[in-house]
Amino acid sequence: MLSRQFVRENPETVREALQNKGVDVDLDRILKVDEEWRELKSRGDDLRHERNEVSSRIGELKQAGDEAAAQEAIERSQELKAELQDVEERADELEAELEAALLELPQIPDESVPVGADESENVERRRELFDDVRDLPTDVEPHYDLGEKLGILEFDRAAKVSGGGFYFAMGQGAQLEHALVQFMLDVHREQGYRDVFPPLPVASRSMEGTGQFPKFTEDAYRIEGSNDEPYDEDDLWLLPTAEVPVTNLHREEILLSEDLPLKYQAYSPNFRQEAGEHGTETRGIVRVHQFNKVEMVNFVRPEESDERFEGLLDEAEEVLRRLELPYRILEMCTGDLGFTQAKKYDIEVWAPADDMPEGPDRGGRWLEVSSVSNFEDFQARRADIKYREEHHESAEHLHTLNGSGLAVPRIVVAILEYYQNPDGTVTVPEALRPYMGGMERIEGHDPVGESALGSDD
RNA sequence: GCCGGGAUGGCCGAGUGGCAAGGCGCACGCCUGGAAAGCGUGUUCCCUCACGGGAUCGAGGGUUCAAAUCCCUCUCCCGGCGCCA
Repeated sequence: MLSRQFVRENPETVREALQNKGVDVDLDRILKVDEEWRELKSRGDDLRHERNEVSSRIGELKQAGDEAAAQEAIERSQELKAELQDVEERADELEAELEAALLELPQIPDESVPVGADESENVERRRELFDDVRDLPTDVEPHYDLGEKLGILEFDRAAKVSGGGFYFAMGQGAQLEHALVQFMLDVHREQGYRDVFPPLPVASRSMEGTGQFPKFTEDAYRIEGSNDEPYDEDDLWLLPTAEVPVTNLHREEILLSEDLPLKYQAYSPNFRQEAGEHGTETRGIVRVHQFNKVEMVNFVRPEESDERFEGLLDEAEEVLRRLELPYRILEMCTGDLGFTQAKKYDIEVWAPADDMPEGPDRGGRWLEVSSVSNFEDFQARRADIKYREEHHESAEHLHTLNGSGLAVPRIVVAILEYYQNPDGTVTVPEALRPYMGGMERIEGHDPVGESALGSDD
Protein backbone atom coordinates (compact mmCIF):
# COMPACT_ATOMS: atom_id res chain seq x y z
CA MET A 1 0.00 0.00 0.00
CA LEU A 2 1.18 3.49 -0.77
CA SER A 3 0.96 6.00 2.04
CA ARG A 4 -1.75 8.64 1.82
CA GLN A 5 0.87 11.27 2.21
CA PHE A 6 2.91 9.90 -0.67
CA VAL A 7 -0.09 9.77 -2.98
CA ARG A 8 -1.15 13.26 -1.91
CA GLU A 9 2.30 14.73 -2.51
CA ASN A 10 3.32 12.76 -5.63
CA PRO A 11 0.19 12.33 -7.73
CA GLU A 12 2.15 12.46 -10.99
CA THR A 13 4.55 9.72 -9.93
CA VAL A 14 1.58 7.55 -9.04
CA ARG A 15 -0.18 8.34 -12.29
CA GLU A 16 2.88 7.38 -14.30
CA ALA A 17 3.25 4.12 -12.37
CA LEU A 18 -0.39 3.24 -12.99
CA GLN A 19 0.13 3.77 -16.68
CA ASN A 20 3.38 1.78 -16.85
CA LYS A 21 1.86 -1.09 -14.94
CA GLY A 22 -1.24 -0.98 -17.08
CA VAL A 23 -3.57 -0.48 -14.12
CA ASP A 24 -6.78 1.50 -14.35
CA VAL A 25 -7.63 3.32 -11.13
CA ASP A 26 -9.42 6.64 -10.69
CA LEU A 27 -6.63 8.56 -9.00
CA ASP A 28 -8.45 11.90 -9.15
CA ARG A 29 -11.29 10.42 -7.18
CA ILE A 30 -8.83 9.28 -4.50
CA LEU A 31 -7.24 12.72 -4.31
CA LYS A 32 -10.63 14.36 -4.02
CA VAL A 33 -11.82 12.00 -1.29
CA ASP A 34 -8.58 12.56 0.61
CA GLU A 35 -9.02 16.31 0.47
CA GLU A 36 -12.62 16.19 1.62
CA TRP A 37 -11.68 13.81 4.37
CA ARG A 38 -9.00 16.15 5.65
CA GLU A 39 -11.46 19.04 5.77
CA LEU A 40 -14.01 17.04 7.72
CA LYS A 41 -11.32 15.65 9.95
CA SER A 42 -10.13 19.09 10.97
CA ARG A 43 -13.70 20.29 11.52
CA GLY A 44 -14.36 17.23 13.66
CA ASP A 45 -11.16 17.82 15.60
CA ASP A 46 -12.26 21.38 16.39
CA LEU A 47 -15.69 20.25 17.58
CA ARG A 48 -14.12 17.57 19.70
CA HIS A 49 -11.72 20.09 21.15
CA GLU A 50 -14.63 22.23 22.26
CA ARG A 51 -16.48 19.25 23.65
CA ASN A 52 -13.42 18.20 25.62
CA GLU A 53 -13.19 21.65 27.13
CA VAL A 54 -16.88 21.73 28.04
CA SER A 55 -16.63 18.25 29.41
CA SER A 56 -13.79 18.98 31.76
CA ARG A 57 -15.59 22.15 32.86
CA ILE A 58 -18.57 20.00 33.85
CA GLY A 59 -16.31 18.00 36.10
CA GLU A 60 -14.96 21.17 37.74
CA LEU A 61 -18.42 22.71 38.19
CA LYS A 62 -19.80 19.54 39.71
CA GLN A 63 -16.92 19.40 42.09
CA ALA A 64 -17.50 23.05 43.02
CA GLY A 65 -21.17 22.22 43.59
CA ASP A 66 -22.48 24.67 40.98
CA GLU A 67 -25.28 22.47 39.66
CA ALA A 68 -26.98 25.14 37.56
CA ALA A 69 -23.86 26.02 35.59
CA ALA A 70 -23.06 22.35 35.24
CA GLN A 71 -26.50 21.69 33.78
CA GLU A 72 -26.02 24.48 31.25
CA ALA A 73 -22.67 23.00 30.19
CA ILE A 74 -24.23 19.57 29.86
CA GLU A 75 -26.77 20.97 27.44
CA ARG A 76 -24.07 22.61 25.37
CA SER A 77 -22.18 19.36 25.34
CA GLN A 78 -25.25 17.52 24.06
CA GLU A 79 -25.54 19.94 21.16
CA LEU A 80 -21.91 19.43 20.28
CA LYS A 81 -22.40 15.69 20.44
CA ALA A 82 -25.06 15.72 17.75
CA GLU A 83 -23.07 17.99 15.50
CA LEU A 84 -19.95 15.92 15.97
CA GLN A 85 -21.76 12.72 15.13
CA ASP A 86 -22.81 14.17 11.79
CA VAL A 87 -19.35 15.32 10.80
CA GLU A 88 -17.59 12.19 11.96
CA GLU A 89 -20.00 9.82 10.32
CA ARG A 90 -19.33 11.46 6.99
CA ALA A 91 -15.59 11.51 7.67
CA ASP A 92 -15.61 7.81 8.53
CA GLU A 93 -17.38 6.98 5.31
CA LEU A 94 -14.80 8.91 3.32
CA GLU A 95 -11.94 7.35 5.20
CA ALA A 96 -13.28 3.85 4.55
CA GLU A 97 -13.60 4.66 0.86
CA LEU A 98 -10.07 6.04 0.87
CA GLU A 99 -8.62 2.99 2.60
CA ALA A 100 -10.38 0.63 0.19
CA ALA A 101 -9.11 2.61 -2.79
CA LEU A 102 -5.56 2.71 -1.46
CA LEU A 103 -5.57 -1.08 -1.11
CA GLU A 104 -6.15 -1.25 -4.86
CA LEU A 105 -3.28 1.05 -5.81
CA PRO A 106 -0.28 -0.98 -7.00
CA GLN A 107 3.33 -0.55 -5.92
CA ILE A 108 5.39 2.01 -7.85
CA PRO A 109 8.04 0.29 -10.01
CA ASP A 110 11.65 1.01 -9.09
CA GLU A 111 13.35 3.59 -11.34
CA SER A 112 15.71 0.96 -12.74
CA VAL A 113 12.92 -1.27 -14.07
CA PRO A 114 12.64 -1.38 -17.88
CA VAL A 115 9.39 0.12 -19.13
CA GLY A 116 7.32 -2.30 -21.17
CA ALA A 117 3.75 -3.32 -21.85
CA ASP A 118 3.78 -7.05 -21.14
CA GLU A 119 5.92 -10.16 -20.77
CA SER A 120 7.26 -9.86 -24.33
CA GLU A 121 9.25 -6.83 -23.17
CA ASN A 122 10.95 -8.50 -20.23
CA VAL A 123 14.72 -8.35 -20.47
CA GLU A 124 16.99 -11.39 -20.39
CA ARG A 125 19.96 -10.47 -18.19
CA ARG A 126 22.14 -13.58 -18.56
CA ARG A 127 22.33 -17.36 -19.08
CA GLU A 128 24.26 -19.67 -16.82
CA LEU A 129 25.73 -23.19 -17.05
CA PHE A 130 25.14 -23.54 -20.79
CA ASP A 131 28.86 -23.83 -21.63
CA ASP A 132 29.16 -27.48 -20.80
CA VAL A 133 25.75 -29.13 -21.12
CA ARG A 134 25.27 -32.89 -20.75
CA ASP A 135 24.97 -35.16 -23.78
CA LEU A 136 21.24 -35.61 -24.16
CA PRO A 137 19.30 -38.40 -25.88
CA THR A 138 18.33 -37.54 -29.46
CA ASP A 139 14.72 -37.33 -28.44
CA VAL A 140 14.31 -36.25 -24.87
CA GLU A 141 11.09 -37.64 -23.49
CA PRO A 142 8.81 -35.14 -21.76
CA HIS A 143 8.66 -35.54 -17.99
CA TYR A 144 4.97 -36.52 -17.95
CA ASP A 145 5.52 -39.49 -20.28
CA LEU A 146 8.77 -40.55 -18.69
CA GLY A 147 7.40 -40.10 -15.18
CA GLU A 148 4.44 -42.37 -15.89
CA LYS A 149 6.63 -44.91 -17.64
CA LEU A 150 8.99 -45.04 -14.64
CA GLY A 151 6.03 -45.32 -12.28
CA ILE A 152 7.14 -42.25 -10.33
CA LEU A 153 4.36 -39.86 -11.40
CA GLU A 154 0.64 -40.73 -11.39
CA PHE A 155 -1.87 -38.42 -13.03
CA ASP A 156 -4.97 -40.55 -13.66
CA ARG A 157 -5.10 -41.86 -10.14
CA ALA A 158 -4.62 -38.35 -8.74
CA ALA A 159 -7.56 -37.17 -10.85
CA LYS A 160 -9.61 -40.01 -9.41
CA VAL A 161 -8.63 -39.22 -5.84
CA SER A 162 -8.56 -35.41 -5.85
CA GLY A 163 -9.54 -34.16 -9.30
CA GLY A 164 -7.71 -32.74 -12.29
CA GLY A 165 -4.54 -30.75 -11.75
CA PHE A 166 -3.11 -32.90 -8.98
CA TYR A 167 -0.44 -35.57 -9.10
CA PHE A 168 0.97 -38.39 -7.03
CA ALA A 169 4.74 -38.65 -6.77
CA MET A 170 5.48 -42.33 -6.17
CA GLY A 171 8.48 -44.27 -4.94
CA GLN A 172 11.71 -42.73 -6.22
CA GLY A 173 9.66 -39.78 -7.46
CA ALA A 174 8.40 -39.11 -3.94
CA GLN A 175 11.96 -39.58 -2.66
CA LEU A 176 13.12 -37.01 -5.18
CA GLU A 177 10.60 -34.45 -3.89
CA HIS A 178 11.68 -34.99 -0.29
CA ALA A 179 15.35 -34.88 -1.26
CA LEU A 180 14.97 -31.59 -3.13
CA VAL A 181 13.20 -29.98 -0.20
CA GLN A 182 15.82 -31.07 2.32
CA PHE A 183 18.67 -30.15 -0.02
CA MET A 184 17.30 -26.63 -0.62
CA LEU A 185 16.73 -26.07 3.09
CA ASP A 186 20.34 -27.08 3.78
CA VAL A 187 21.68 -24.73 1.10
CA HIS A 188 19.74 -21.77 2.48
CA ARG A 189 20.55 -22.63 6.07
CA GLU A 190 24.22 -22.29 5.08
CA GLN A 191 23.28 -18.85 3.73
CA GLY A 192 22.03 -17.78 7.13
CA TYR A 193 18.34 -18.58 6.89
CA ARG A 194 16.22 -19.60 9.86
CA ASP A 195 13.68 -22.36 9.20
CA VAL A 196 9.97 -21.75 9.60
CA PHE A 197 7.28 -24.35 9.22
CA PRO A 198 4.09 -22.30 8.88
CA PRO A 199 0.41 -23.03 9.31
CA LEU A 200 -1.10 -23.87 5.91
CA PRO A 201 -4.46 -22.12 6.36
CA VAL A 202 -4.12 -18.34 6.53
CA ALA A 203 -6.71 -15.68 7.38
CA SER A 204 -8.01 -13.16 4.83
CA ARG A 205 -6.27 -10.42 6.77
CA SER A 206 -2.94 -12.12 6.08
CA MET A 207 -3.70 -12.46 2.37
CA GLU A 208 -4.35 -8.72 2.40
CA GLY A 209 -1.11 -8.01 4.23
CA THR A 210 1.02 -9.55 1.48
CA GLY A 211 -1.15 -8.11 -1.30
CA GLN A 212 -3.00 -11.15 -2.65
CA PHE A 213 -6.29 -9.65 -1.46
CA PRO A 214 -8.59 -7.89 -2.11
CA LYS A 215 -7.88 -8.12 -5.84
CA PHE A 216 -6.97 -11.75 -6.33
CA THR A 217 -9.43 -13.98 -4.52
CA GLU A 218 -10.35 -16.29 -7.39
CA ASP A 219 -7.03 -18.15 -7.41
CA ALA A 220 -7.11 -19.09 -3.73
CA TYR A 221 -8.65 -22.16 -2.13
CA ARG A 222 -11.18 -21.09 0.44
CA ILE A 223 -11.58 -23.50 3.32
CA GLU A 224 -15.25 -22.80 3.97
CA GLY A 225 -17.81 -21.15 1.72
CA SER A 226 -17.56 -20.05 -1.88
CA ASN A 227 -14.97 -17.68 -3.34
CA ASP A 228 -17.72 -15.48 -4.72
CA GLU A 229 -19.19 -14.75 -1.32
CA PRO A 230 -17.87 -11.89 0.79
CA TYR A 231 -15.28 -12.88 3.36
CA ASP A 232 -14.42 -11.82 6.90
CA GLU A 233 -10.93 -10.89 7.86
CA ASP A 234 -10.47 -14.09 9.84
CA ASP A 235 -11.92 -16.48 7.24
CA LEU A 236 -9.38 -19.12 6.26
CA TRP A 237 -7.73 -19.91 2.94
CA LEU A 238 -5.07 -22.42 1.95
CA LEU A 239 -1.81 -20.61 1.46
CA PRO A 240 -0.84 -19.93 -2.19
CA THR A 241 2.79 -19.45 -1.10
CA ALA A 242 4.63 -19.51 2.23
CA GLU A 243 5.30 -15.83 1.60
CA VAL A 244 1.88 -15.19 3.15
CA PRO A 245 2.31 -16.75 6.60
CA VAL A 246 6.00 -15.91 6.86
CA THR A 247 5.68 -12.24 5.95
CA ASN A 248 2.63 -11.92 8.21
CA LEU A 249 4.60 -13.55 11.01
CA HIS A 250 5.63 -10.04 12.04
CA ARG A 251 2.45 -8.23 11.07
CA GLU A 252 1.60 -5.31 13.37
CA GLU A 253 4.97 -5.63 15.04
CA ILE A 254 7.96 -3.41 15.56
CA LEU A 255 11.33 -5.09 15.06
CA LEU A 256 14.57 -3.78 16.51
CA SER A 257 17.51 -2.73 14.39
CA GLU A 258 19.59 -5.58 15.81
CA ASP A 259 17.03 -8.07 14.39
CA LEU A 260 17.73 -6.93 10.83
CA PRO A 261 18.31 -8.23 8.26
CA LEU A 262 15.99 -11.08 9.18
CA LYS A 263 16.13 -14.07 6.83
CA TYR A 264 13.52 -16.82 7.02
CA GLN A 265 13.01 -19.84 4.81
CA ALA A 266 9.91 -21.98 4.79
CA TYR A 267 9.08 -25.21 3.09
CA SER A 268 5.36 -25.62 2.46
CA PRO A 269 2.94 -27.04 -0.04
CA ASN A 270 1.28 -24.27 -2.06
CA PHE A 271 -2.34 -24.32 -3.20
CA ARG A 272 -3.58 -22.50 -6.30
CA GLN A 273 -6.76 -22.91 -8.28
CA GLU A 274 -5.10 -21.89 -11.58
CA ALA A 275 -8.54 -21.52 -13.16
CA GLY A 276 -8.53 -21.99 -16.91
CA GLU A 277 -4.85 -22.86 -17.16
CA HIS A 278 -4.88 -26.02 -19.24
CA GLY A 279 -3.17 -27.03 -22.46
CA THR A 280 0.08 -28.39 -23.81
CA GLU A 281 2.15 -25.80 -21.93
CA THR A 282 0.83 -26.98 -18.60
CA ARG A 283 0.79 -30.76 -19.11
CA GLY A 284 2.30 -32.86 -16.38
CA ILE A 285 3.48 -31.13 -13.22
CA VAL A 286 4.29 -27.71 -14.68
CA ARG A 287 1.15 -26.10 -13.32
CA VAL A 288 -0.70 -28.00 -10.61
CA HIS A 289 -3.09 -27.10 -7.82
CA GLN A 290 -0.71 -28.22 -5.10
CA PHE A 291 3.07 -28.07 -5.21
CA ASN A 292 6.00 -27.99 -2.82
CA LYS A 293 8.19 -24.94 -2.59
CA VAL A 294 10.88 -23.52 -0.34
CA GLU A 295 10.37 -19.79 0.05
CA MET A 296 12.85 -17.23 1.34
CA VAL A 297 11.54 -14.09 3.03
CA ASN A 298 13.73 -11.15 4.09
CA PHE A 299 12.95 -8.22 6.38
CA VAL A 300 15.50 -5.43 5.90
CA ARG A 301 16.24 -1.76 6.49
CA PRO A 302 15.01 0.40 3.60
CA GLU A 303 18.51 1.45 2.63
CA GLU A 304 19.63 -2.16 2.37
CA SER A 305 16.90 -3.58 0.19
CA ASP A 306 18.54 -2.98 -3.21
CA GLU A 307 21.66 -4.84 -2.18
CA ARG A 308 19.70 -7.61 -0.43
CA PHE A 309 17.62 -8.02 -3.59
CA GLU A 310 20.72 -8.98 -5.58
CA GLY A 311 21.87 -11.19 -2.69
CA LEU A 312 18.55 -13.00 -2.63
CA LEU A 313 18.78 -13.71 -6.35
CA ASP A 314 22.22 -15.20 -5.82
CA GLU A 315 20.97 -17.33 -2.94
CA ALA A 316 18.22 -18.79 -5.12
CA GLU A 317 20.63 -19.37 -8.02
CA GLU A 318 22.94 -21.32 -5.73
CA VAL A 319 20.45 -24.21 -5.75
CA LEU A 320 20.64 -24.50 -9.54
CA ARG A 321 24.43 -24.11 -9.57
CA ARG A 322 24.78 -27.04 -7.17
CA LEU A 323 22.26 -29.13 -9.12
CA GLU A 324 24.15 -28.15 -12.30
CA LEU A 325 21.00 -27.22 -14.16
CA PRO A 326 21.27 -24.59 -16.94
CA TYR A 327 19.08 -21.51 -16.47
CA ARG A 328 18.60 -17.86 -17.31
CA ILE A 329 17.74 -14.68 -15.43
CA LEU A 330 14.93 -12.52 -16.70
CA GLU A 331 14.12 -9.04 -15.48
CA MET A 332 10.43 -8.12 -15.50
CA CYS A 333 9.41 -4.94 -17.30
CA THR A 334 6.90 -2.55 -15.71
CA GLY A 335 3.93 -4.14 -17.49
CA ASP A 336 4.73 -7.62 -16.20
CA LEU A 337 5.45 -6.60 -12.61
CA GLY A 338 2.90 -7.89 -10.14
CA PHE A 339 0.64 -5.68 -8.10
CA THR A 340 2.96 -5.57 -5.09
CA GLN A 341 6.39 -5.58 -6.71
CA ALA A 342 8.79 -2.69 -7.20
CA LYS A 343 11.33 -4.88 -8.99
CA LYS A 344 11.45 -8.54 -9.88
CA TYR A 345 13.70 -11.16 -11.47
CA ASP A 346 12.55 -14.57 -12.65
CA ILE A 347 14.86 -17.54 -12.72
CA GLU A 348 13.96 -19.90 -15.54
CA VAL A 349 15.43 -23.36 -15.75
CA TRP A 350 15.95 -25.15 -19.03
CA ALA A 351 13.63 -28.14 -19.66
CA PRO A 352 14.87 -29.67 -22.92
CA ALA A 353 12.00 -31.99 -23.90
CA ASP A 354 9.12 -29.93 -25.25
CA ASP A 355 10.10 -27.40 -27.90
CA MET A 356 8.18 -24.22 -27.29
CA PRO A 357 8.13 -21.10 -29.47
CA GLU A 358 9.53 -18.94 -26.64
CA GLY A 359 12.19 -21.50 -25.77
CA PRO A 360 15.94 -21.30 -26.46
CA ASP A 361 17.34 -21.95 -29.97
CA ARG A 362 18.76 -25.33 -28.98
CA GLY A 363 15.20 -26.54 -28.24
CA GLY A 364 13.15 -27.24 -25.16
CA ARG A 365 11.62 -24.49 -23.08
CA TRP A 366 12.10 -22.19 -20.14
CA LEU A 367 10.34 -22.94 -16.87
CA GLU A 368 10.00 -20.32 -14.18
CA VAL A 369 11.30 -21.88 -10.98
CA SER A 370 11.80 -18.77 -8.91
CA SER A 371 10.58 -15.26 -8.73
CA VAL A 372 12.67 -12.88 -6.67
CA SER A 373 10.92 -9.68 -5.68
CA ASN A 374 11.57 -6.45 -3.84
CA PHE A 375 8.35 -5.07 -2.38
CA GLU A 376 10.12 -2.17 -0.67
CA ASP A 377 7.68 -0.86 1.95
CA PHE A 378 4.52 -1.87 0.09
CA GLN A 379 3.77 -5.02 2.07
CA ALA A 380 5.21 -3.58 5.26
CA ARG A 381 2.71 -0.75 5.10
CA ARG A 382 -0.23 -3.05 4.38
CA ALA A 383 0.77 -5.48 7.08
CA ASP A 384 2.07 -2.72 9.37
CA ILE A 385 5.55 -4.10 9.95
CA LYS A 386 8.01 -1.57 11.31
CA TYR A 387 11.45 -1.36 12.79
CA ARG A 388 13.15 0.97 15.20
CA GLU A 389 16.68 2.00 14.37
CA GLU A 390 17.37 3.38 17.86
CA HIS A 391 15.23 2.53 20.85
CA HIS A 392 14.19 6.14 21.39
CA GLU A 393 13.35 6.83 17.75
CA SER A 394 9.93 6.43 16.24
CA ALA A 395 9.38 3.30 14.18
CA GLU A 396 9.24 3.27 10.40
CA HIS A 397 8.15 0.70 7.87
CA LEU A 398 10.87 -1.73 6.85
CA HIS A 399 11.31 -3.38 3.46
CA THR A 400 10.31 -6.94 2.60
CA LEU A 401 11.67 -9.16 -0.15
CA ASN A 402 11.12 -12.73 -1.09
CA GLY A 403 12.25 -15.33 -3.53
CA SER A 404 11.42 -18.93 -4.20
CA GLY A 405 14.27 -21.19 -3.46
CA LEU A 406 12.86 -23.06 -5.45
CA ALA A 407 9.59 -24.48 -6.77
CA VAL A 408 10.01 -28.23 -6.50
CA PRO A 409 7.90 -29.80 -9.30
CA ARG A 410 9.48 -27.72 -12.04
CA ILE A 411 12.90 -28.72 -10.79
CA VAL A 412 11.69 -32.32 -11.00
CA VAL A 413 10.72 -31.61 -14.63
CA ALA A 414 14.18 -30.20 -15.35
CA ILE A 415 15.91 -33.14 -13.70
CA LEU A 416 13.79 -35.77 -15.47
CA GLU A 417 14.51 -34.13 -18.80
CA TYR A 418 18.01 -32.72 -18.49
CA TYR A 419 19.45 -35.67 -16.58
CA GLN A 420 17.68 -38.19 -18.82
CA ASN A 421 19.76 -41.07 -20.25
CA PRO A 422 19.21 -42.85 -23.61
CA ASP A 423 18.00 -46.00 -21.78
CA GLY A 424 15.18 -44.07 -20.14
CA THR A 425 16.75 -43.84 -16.70
CA VAL A 426 17.57 -40.55 -15.01
CA THR A 427 20.89 -39.72 -13.40
CA VAL A 428 20.55 -38.18 -9.95
CA PRO A 429 22.47 -34.88 -9.76
CA GLU A 430 25.50 -35.43 -7.55
CA ALA A 431 24.56 -32.80 -5.01
CA LEU A 432 21.29 -34.61 -4.42
CA ARG A 433 22.66 -38.12 -3.91
CA PRO A 434 23.31 -37.77 -0.16
CA TYR A 435 19.62 -36.93 0.18
CA MET A 436 18.54 -40.01 -1.80
CA GLY A 437 20.40 -42.61 0.22
CA GLY A 438 23.27 -42.52 -2.26
CA MET A 439 21.02 -43.35 -5.26
CA GLU A 440 22.82 -42.56 -8.54
CA ARG A 441 20.07 -43.33 -11.03
CA ILE A 442 16.31 -43.28 -11.00
CA GLU A 443 15.29 -46.52 -12.64
CA GLY A 444 11.65 -46.54 -11.68
CA HIS A 445 9.21 -49.15 -10.50
CA ASP A 446 7.10 -51.91 -11.99
CA PRO A 447 3.47 -50.97 -12.47
CA VAL A 448 0.95 -52.06 -9.89
CA GLY A 449 -2.45 -53.61 -10.60
CA GLU A 450 -4.53 -54.97 -13.46
CA SER A 451 -3.69 -52.09 -15.77
CA ALA A 452 -0.12 -53.40 -15.77
CA LEU A 453 -1.12 -56.73 -17.44
CA GLY A 454 -1.74 -55.50 -20.98
CA SER A 455 1.19 -53.10 -21.16
CA ASP A 456 3.99 -54.12 -23.49
CA ASP A 457 6.91 -52.43 -21.78
C1' G B 1 -16.75 -28.26 24.23
C1' C B 2 -17.62 -26.39 29.51
C1' C B 3 -16.12 -23.25 33.82
C1' G B 4 -12.95 -19.45 35.62
C1' G B 5 -9.09 -15.48 35.02
C1' G B 6 -6.92 -12.07 31.64
C1' A B 7 -5.38 -8.41 27.26
C1' U B 8 -3.04 -0.83 29.25
C1' G B 9 3.04 2.46 25.50
C1' G B 10 9.53 -0.91 23.11
C1' C B 11 9.08 -3.95 28.07
C1' C B 12 6.98 -4.36 33.23
C1' G B 13 2.87 -2.39 35.70
C1' A B 14 -1.04 0.93 38.62
C1' G B 15 -5.58 2.76 37.57
C1' U B 16 -13.58 0.25 39.03
C1' G B 17 -17.19 6.98 35.59
C1' G B 18 -14.27 13.32 35.45
C1' C B 19 -6.91 15.15 31.77
C1' A B 20 -3.47 7.23 31.49
C1' A B 21 0.47 6.67 38.13
C1' G B 22 5.18 4.58 38.64
C1' G B 23 9.32 1.65 37.09
C1' C B 24 12.73 -0.53 33.28
C1' G B 25 15.08 0.18 28.65
C1' C B 26 16.86 3.77 25.14
C1' A B 27 18.58 8.93 23.63
C1' C B 28 20.11 13.83 24.83
C1' G B 29 21.54 17.40 28.56
C1' C B 30 23.34 18.76 33.55
C1' C B 31 26.71 17.08 37.20
C1' U B 32 32.06 14.62 37.13
C1' G B 33 39.22 14.75 36.19
C1' G B 34 36.69 10.37 33.83
C1' A B 35 32.90 6.92 34.83
C1' A B 36 28.97 5.03 37.88
C1' A B 37 25.19 7.06 40.70
C1' G B 38 22.06 11.25 40.83
C1' C B 39 19.04 15.16 38.54
C1' G B 40 16.37 17.08 34.17
C1' U B 41 14.17 16.49 29.25
C1' G B 42 12.49 13.24 25.58
C1' U B 43 10.78 8.37 23.82
C1' U B 44 2.59 5.86 19.88
C1' C B 45 -0.48 7.48 15.63
C1' C B 46 -3.29 11.24 12.60
C1' C B 47 -4.32 16.48 10.82
C1' U B 48 -1.52 21.23 10.44
C1' C B 49 3.96 25.21 6.86
C1' A B 50 3.59 26.28 11.96
C1' C B 51 1.16 27.53 16.57
C1' G B 52 -1.79 23.99 18.02
C1' G B 53 -5.41 20.24 17.97
C1' G B 54 -7.35 15.30 17.76
C1' A B 55 -7.14 10.11 18.58
C1' U B 56 -5.27 5.91 21.41
C1' C B 57 -5.99 1.14 27.20
C1' G B 58 -7.19 -6.50 22.28
C1' A B 59 -11.50 -5.54 18.13
C1' G B 60 -16.53 -3.89 17.25
C1' G B 61 -21.11 -2.01 19.17
C1' G B 62 -24.06 0.23 23.40
C1' U B 63 -25.20 3.34 28.02
C1' U B 64 -23.58 8.47 29.64
C1' C B 65 -22.69 15.50 29.29
C1' A B 66 -18.23 12.31 30.05
C1' A B 67 -15.83 5.22 29.47
C1' A B 68 -9.26 2.07 30.30
C1' U B 69 -13.34 1.86 34.04
C1' C B 70 -20.38 -0.05 33.26
C1' C B 71 -23.31 -3.41 29.48
C1' C B 72 -23.39 -6.66 24.84
C1' U B 73 -20.81 -9.38 20.79
C1' C B 74 -16.23 -11.22 18.94
C1' U B 75 -10.79 -12.52 18.79
C1' C B 76 -6.62 -14.14 21.25
C1' C B 77 -3.81 -15.68 25.83
C1' C B 78 -3.53 -18.27 30.80
C1' G B 79 -5.56 -22.02 34.42
C1' G B 80 -8.94 -26.20 35.44
C1' C B 81 -12.26 -30.10 33.55
C1' G B 82 -13.78 -32.99 29.27
C1' C B 83 -12.67 -35.07 24.43
C1' C B 84 -8.84 -36.53 21.17
C1' A B 85 -4.10 -38.46 16.96
